[in-house]
Amino acid sequence: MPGSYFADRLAGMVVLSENERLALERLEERERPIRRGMTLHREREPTSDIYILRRGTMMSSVLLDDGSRQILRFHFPGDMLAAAAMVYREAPETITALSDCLVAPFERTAFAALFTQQPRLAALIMVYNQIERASLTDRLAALGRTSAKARVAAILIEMRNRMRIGDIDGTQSFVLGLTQEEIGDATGLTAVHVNRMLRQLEEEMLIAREGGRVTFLDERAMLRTANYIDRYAKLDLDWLPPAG
Amino acid sequence: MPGSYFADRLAGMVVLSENERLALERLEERERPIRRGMTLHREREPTSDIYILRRGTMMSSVLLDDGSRQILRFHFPGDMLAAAAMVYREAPETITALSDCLVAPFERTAFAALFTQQPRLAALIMVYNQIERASLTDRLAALGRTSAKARVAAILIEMRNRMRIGDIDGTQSFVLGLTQEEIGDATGLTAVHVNRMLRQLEEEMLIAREGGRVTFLDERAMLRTANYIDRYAKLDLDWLPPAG
DNA sequence: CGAGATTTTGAGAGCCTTCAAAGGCGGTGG
DNA sequence: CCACCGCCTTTGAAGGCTCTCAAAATCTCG
Repeated sequence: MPGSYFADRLAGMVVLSENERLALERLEERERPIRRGMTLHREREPTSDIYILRRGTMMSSVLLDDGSRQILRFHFPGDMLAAAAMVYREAPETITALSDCLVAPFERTAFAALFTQQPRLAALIMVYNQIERASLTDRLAALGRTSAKARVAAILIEMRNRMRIGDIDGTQSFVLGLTQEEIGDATGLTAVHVNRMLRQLEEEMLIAREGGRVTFLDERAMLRTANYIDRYAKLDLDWLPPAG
Repeated sequence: MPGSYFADRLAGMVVLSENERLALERLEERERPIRRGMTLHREREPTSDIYILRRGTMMSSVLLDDGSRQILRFHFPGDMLAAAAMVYREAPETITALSDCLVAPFERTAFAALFTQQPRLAALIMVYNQIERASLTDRLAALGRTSAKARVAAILIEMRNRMRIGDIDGTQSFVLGLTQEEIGDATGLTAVHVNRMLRQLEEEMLIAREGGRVTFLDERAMLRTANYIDRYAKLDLDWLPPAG
């Protein structure tokens, strides 16, 4: 499989040089399929590779002592997975496939080469990390300070926005691909209450549902109830070093 | 003020070369005092510099539409502040001094130089970001899935651990330096309920309080109720490029 | 078509919030 | 040095948001 999904992602931020693109393609030389429901690795297991997600959706989560689960984030094509392997001997989170997926694994030593040979790419990866960090803090604020309805609405918006990257046909309808239990584990709610919140959003005519498909009927109202901020907007990358 | 507080922080992870230390010292050439209660910058204001905290404690927070506040994290000497300025045109969070502080501001273009001239330092900064990310996900799981008592205990542990860096005299007593309102904004609780949880921890003989001073009476039990994980442990940095 | 997973719905309980007010502490100005 | 003031802490009572438990209905997949 030629090309680099991660390069396509970074290309949304800056124009990549040919050398940079080649360096990124080397990261994605190998490829590995992951079936739906399978895990890339489990919490506390020894870390190994870092991955670029090429197809499908995945999630990372942690298990707490009482058996409850917190979903930390969802992953989409072009995302870097298990970046914590560059730091920790044991994985801090479990990564699971929500659909049949394709990932490109590479060794973390590949990073060392990137840092010495392609400084701008290294900087771009740091930029990418900062965006991810901002998303995490948004989720943190949502869990700490917003209602159940707002959190469920926020998940719906996030999934919609991230799934339609590439599709500019601002369709308001999409297949969620999450069980209500999973929405609950992402929002800190029970599946039962997620169900009630979805129903409420439906009764208020903010969304419509049929099967696993969700349609936004009133996007403005959804954004308002979810307190949503687009962290992929208003970037400012003038300071980056020159391309290598 | 010679020296680099950030270098001291990174030195906890690897042995820095002389050149690396000098490069980091250049980041901290300037110095600026911040009085208690003052802000470094506010949410949505244009970003400017990035900072290294040299003395005091600060916090970053966001305000929600309904006026409630979520504290995202606390900052201690050696921490890098406002790193989001390397990405965003507008600050995603407000940074406020909890005590009288000293910060060292530098321009984000300084990063470009670091990436091209000191690749290993750039990699170390990324390592530092990953550790911060892991802490954030721990907080996320705590807010989503743990009880009020566990969250309050977790904050106490975090503050104690981060304040005693450098002091190896495993003292179990420390000055918290937070109001119960602030603990509430960090844990997603009301100040009233924080008070009740502190009282409960006290009644169960896990902690003692006098004035602003907190003493851990049963550290084991505290760690257990808080579900605490030390994210500064079990690092694995063999892959880093050679020192410049 | 059958079995297991998922969704839906109801009833009751509990954790945490809201509202209210009193007490304590530090800091400031006279 | 003392009095006053504002902020912080503490406590009580009541209410609500979300959870737990339970069971039926629906869907998905083999």
